[in-house]
Amino acid sequence: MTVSNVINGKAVVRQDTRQRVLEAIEATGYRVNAVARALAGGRNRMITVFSPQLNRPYATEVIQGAAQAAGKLRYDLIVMMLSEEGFSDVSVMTRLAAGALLIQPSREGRWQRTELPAHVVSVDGPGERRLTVDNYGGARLATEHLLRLGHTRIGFISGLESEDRRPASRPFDPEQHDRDDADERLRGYRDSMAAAGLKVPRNYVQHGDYSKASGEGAALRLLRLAQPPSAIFVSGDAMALGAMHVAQDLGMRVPDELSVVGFDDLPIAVASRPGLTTVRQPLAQIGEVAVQLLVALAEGQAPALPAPFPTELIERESTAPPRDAPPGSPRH
Amino acid sequence: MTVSNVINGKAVVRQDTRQRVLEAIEATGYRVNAVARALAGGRNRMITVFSPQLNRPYATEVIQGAAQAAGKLRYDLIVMMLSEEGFSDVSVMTRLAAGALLIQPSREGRWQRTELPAHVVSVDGPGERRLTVDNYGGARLATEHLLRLGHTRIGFISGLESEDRRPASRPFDPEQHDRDDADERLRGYRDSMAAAGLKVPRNYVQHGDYSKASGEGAALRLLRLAQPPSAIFVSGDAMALGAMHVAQDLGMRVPDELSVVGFDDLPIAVASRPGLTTVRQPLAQIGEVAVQLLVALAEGQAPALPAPFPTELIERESTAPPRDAPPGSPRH
DNA sequence: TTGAAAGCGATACCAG
DNA sequence: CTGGTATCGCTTTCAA
Repeated sequence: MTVSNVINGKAVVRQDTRQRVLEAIEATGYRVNAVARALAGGRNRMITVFSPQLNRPYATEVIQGAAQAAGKLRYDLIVMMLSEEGFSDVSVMTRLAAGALLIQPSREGRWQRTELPAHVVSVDGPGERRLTVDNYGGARLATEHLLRLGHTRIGFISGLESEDRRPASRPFDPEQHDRDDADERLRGYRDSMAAAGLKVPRNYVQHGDYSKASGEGAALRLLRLAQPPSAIFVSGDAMALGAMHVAQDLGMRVPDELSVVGFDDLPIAVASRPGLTTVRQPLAQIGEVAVQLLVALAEGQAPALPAPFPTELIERESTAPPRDAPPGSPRH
Repeated sequence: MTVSNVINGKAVVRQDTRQRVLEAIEATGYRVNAVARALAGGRNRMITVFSPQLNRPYATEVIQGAAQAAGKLRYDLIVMMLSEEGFSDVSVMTRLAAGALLIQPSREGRWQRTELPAHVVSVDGPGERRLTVDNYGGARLATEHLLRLGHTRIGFISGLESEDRRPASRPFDPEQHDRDDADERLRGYRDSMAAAGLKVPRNYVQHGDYSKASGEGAALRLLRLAQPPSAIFVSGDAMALGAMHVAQDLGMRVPDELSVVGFDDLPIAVASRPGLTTVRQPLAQIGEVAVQLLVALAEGQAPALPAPFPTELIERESTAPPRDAPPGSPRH
């Protein structure tokens, strides 16, 4: 009826009629039934985020930003956890929501085009509308910071090994995407080293899987080298924390005997002691932008995809000049 | 039609008819539309968790456990973030899901009975079906551990101040519940001290709000006392971390000059250096049990509410005998 | 402008 | 056992 029109602000309803309807709504305490609306084909003011796990700070930071933006736009944010068995009924939220935000979807979640809502934005995942970060630039920032401090023996702990890469034929493989990020960071590191005229020994690049434990393992391999690095750039804060702890367990002092730089700027980076110098990704902002994009899309606009988000070096206490630095080497 | 019956395993459908339907389903690739089902009054295999924030480890630990249990039972877990403005349309998920799990719902979310699904279980929140933890016992565990180590000057950093307490008339006030937890821990601490024949100076009990920053403030107040404690029992890991850091910033060594015990056993407790001795709450298990309860309820059973979950002392490296301990005082 | 009528895709009641 | 029919609450189309 006309009621539908006034609620959805559609056709031009006469002023007094609209008023009358509004009063009736007020009087009866009426609330639209979103489920019925969805069934009838209407879209609701909600955004679904699909994410496999919620106990990784990376995801929750993005979600927090997304929630904030959604709140401002008066959208509801609903997150659906993808069960590992892959039997989640994605269709429900797909039908209900105006758009979907994919955060680090696992490779199990084979996203069949048809299962997703009309509008999809992904963060650290697959898809045509991806939000990315300047990984290359971030890596250069970190490496050059270490270089400037006077380090020459700089190790690198990377993410997934690119040798594991799958054929590029799979268009929707999120693992693939992870590797791209990892590769970009590795490239930034190598370029910075090369620009400084430094050679990178083969075993100065180790790999982890972004977990703290893997960072410990990789750092151990680095520190046991005959010529161990005096600084390590780690492609993830959790791994960086692991590296710091391994060094400390080995009796080394951070940053005096080993400098460590991370990547991400997760909450643990501030909370750790010493505070972790790291490359900041604007995770919350990415979440916000993702939601803004989705809402614009849902409302019929055609927003442009933003450029890769810039990264920023956050200097804390885990980096210092090398002990063997020539006197007078720059402190900053 | 009969189709509905076979899908829902309802009435006794003849074997061959059922077979025929199943084949048709297979052939057409039919999938039930959960939205339509919900509109028609049917319930879906999903559980909604309502939680205001997702970037607190407490909540995500519980959710992780819940997700695991849900996966096993082939239910989908959906988490709805309550916008701070309180305008979230809770009704959608309420209509869709078979049950709801409330995790630390903020006080803004005034839970009107009618808005929630038939079955509700809450963790660290309001409601009639609450999952609780043995806070009193946990506090005794922690305090007695410190006592056994030989400490006599033991400070306590508590959660919200109980003076702020609202009149008990409000049945659904989650803040109220928080304070109950805090009170139980305080009571455990006091009882243990009393049992050891120790008096608790008035200013040995400080309050925080569970944030790291508040833990720093409280610890600072404690350490600046004329007679500072040699050990602090902190009612939350984040605050405990703050306390440790403040002590370290003051040049004190943990645990040599100050012992710290936390509460919760969040991931940061293992990740911190020194590792934080803490009272473990089985957060993930609580999430699992909550979902199992909800599913049982949804399937018509009448499961009993479990007893308060037991807590456990996890000894790591943040506790040691006091420096001034009489020689030969028990190390354990 | 307004509103009557036809779905959307299930469930549930009730005759065959 | 089966399956026709009303219903859930909304959007949409199309007359009036």
